[in-house]
Amino acid sequence: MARAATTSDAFNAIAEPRRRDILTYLAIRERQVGEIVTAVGIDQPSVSKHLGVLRRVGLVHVRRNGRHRLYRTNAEAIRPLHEWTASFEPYWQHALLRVKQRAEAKMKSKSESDRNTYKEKP
Amino acid sequence: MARAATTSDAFNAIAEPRRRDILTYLAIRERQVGEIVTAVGIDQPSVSKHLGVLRRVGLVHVRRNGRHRLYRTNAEAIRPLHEWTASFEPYWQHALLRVKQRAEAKMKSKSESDRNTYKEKP
DNA sequence: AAATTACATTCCTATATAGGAATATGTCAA
DNA sequence: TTGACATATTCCTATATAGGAATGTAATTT
Repeated sequence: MARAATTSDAFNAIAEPRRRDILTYLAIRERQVGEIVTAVGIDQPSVSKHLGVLRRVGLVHVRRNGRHRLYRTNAEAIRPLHEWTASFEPYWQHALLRVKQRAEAKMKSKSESDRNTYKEKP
Repeated sequence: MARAATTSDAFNAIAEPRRRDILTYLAIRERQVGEIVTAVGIDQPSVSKHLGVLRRVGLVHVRRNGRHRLYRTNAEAIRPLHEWTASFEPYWQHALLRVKQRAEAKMKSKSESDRNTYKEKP
């Protein structure tokens, strides 16, 4: 079987770097396609196609205004991705915690006299 | 041009749902391939191939132990994804705020009887 | 050494791109 | 109406899968 469609879900849609650029650009406020073209630096048909993918998975909203179309990032649709990645947060060590653990490991193997000593780099 | 390789970066690697399942399973502690096969419910060659992709982008670590290979999620490699999604956090409404806004909207149009109702999935 | 166990890799195929080029559609302006 | 402008869509092609089947490889046991 081939890879899943980019329109199957947000995870597939954001795999493409240009689409991430577009989402970042459209997060602050809505923009018309021409602005996206100059901002992201790819040609108009490509931008329209990427916008189509993003729209189909709900990552952007569109609004018509005359002959322009105003796109805006739907930040809510990024929340599930954020929550998935956040589920791994307990497993990565913050720099401070790592230092502490290293210090504690050292305490076990040596004396306890300097229990409160923090060594930045051994 | 075709789509970027799944091994090009973590964003592409996690586009595949089974790989996300594997990452979640391997986050808590290291497991041998056989355990992953039974846990995730796909056949062994597929699991090995997914593990290969995850390893190439650094999302898992491997360790050999006899005839077993012990895989473990490298949570650090998920941090960049987390940070990218977090950059959109200012643009979505926090749950508490949403509840408050919904409650206020409801107060205007209806009664206050169900103000504390919370819907987990909209 | 042979058999077994645990994984990885190769081969094959249907499918879904993503970009470029060309064209179509829709809207405003003169 | 005609033309200009803004955006979407279609057509074409090279490429990268992901799954299934079969096979290869390394370590352990008998």
